[in-house]
Amino acid sequence: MEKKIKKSEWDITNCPVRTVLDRFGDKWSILVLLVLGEKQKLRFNEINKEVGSDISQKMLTVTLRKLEADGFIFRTIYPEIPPKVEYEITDLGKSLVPHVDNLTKWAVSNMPAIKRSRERFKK
Amino acid sequence: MEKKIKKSEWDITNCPVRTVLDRFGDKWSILVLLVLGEKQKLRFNEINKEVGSDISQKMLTVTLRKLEADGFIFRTIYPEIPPKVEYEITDLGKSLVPHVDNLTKWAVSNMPAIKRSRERFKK
DNA sequence: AACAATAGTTACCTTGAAGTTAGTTTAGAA
DNA sequence: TTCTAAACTAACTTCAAGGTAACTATTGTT
Repeated sequence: MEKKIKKSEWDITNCPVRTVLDRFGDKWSILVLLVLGEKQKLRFNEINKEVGSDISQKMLTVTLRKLEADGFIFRTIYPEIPPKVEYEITDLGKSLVPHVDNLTKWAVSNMPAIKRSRERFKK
Repeated sequence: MEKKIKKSEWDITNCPVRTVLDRFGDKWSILVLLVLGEKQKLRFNEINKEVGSDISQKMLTVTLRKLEADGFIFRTIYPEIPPKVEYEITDLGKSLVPHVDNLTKWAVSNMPAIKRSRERFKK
């Protein structure tokens, strides 16, 4: 059953909405980005604490690597023992923060309405 | 306004960022919302076409139900045979669209930088 | 000798999101 | 009589995100 794609802009690989969500729709990326947006430099374990410490080491590593790959943060490795690594937000990362903040504000002021709607829907 | 974030406020059930992402971090919600934000009323199969038609019937149903439960869209069922159902965006849904648009604009203008960064990172 | 400290890595496992396929409903048309 | 329409629903399968726990490396400290 073939279906034709009417508008090429909706192609998944080109869709801008999708490209954002694919990066930030995961569980930890935005949280980590916001934490690094508030502080200047943070070490691995400091981020772990700031995020709320229910993130596993593994997922923090994975999340930081993805953010670094996309250019939102950068890593500075100090060749010491025990190891020391500092994470810092880039200008690109900073430019995204206000948008997330706006979305957060929207969420805060509209959550009551959403929750009411959900309750109504259950019945 | 306290800028410092205490650990207890990062509790997942209270975190506003998380409450947004839990709803829109999925594969189809935002796409469907934007489609309904552009057109006024659409039937099930019309949405299916607009989204790009690589969404399965099941996932479209699931997505529409979630959006309806949250109060972003509403359904009008016409008791006809064959069935006719119209979907329309609510004011709450409309109020979210500009934020998504802003994020989209950011994504469009920053994707080149992100892609360059990803290429560099691979090496 | 053993341990602590930091920033990981690796192997394994669980869970849930999403996809696939088939079936349901009812009236009218061929 | 069988087919077709639209908008689902149910049963089943697949796959990747995420979690857990153990392990790594190296040095200084007890």
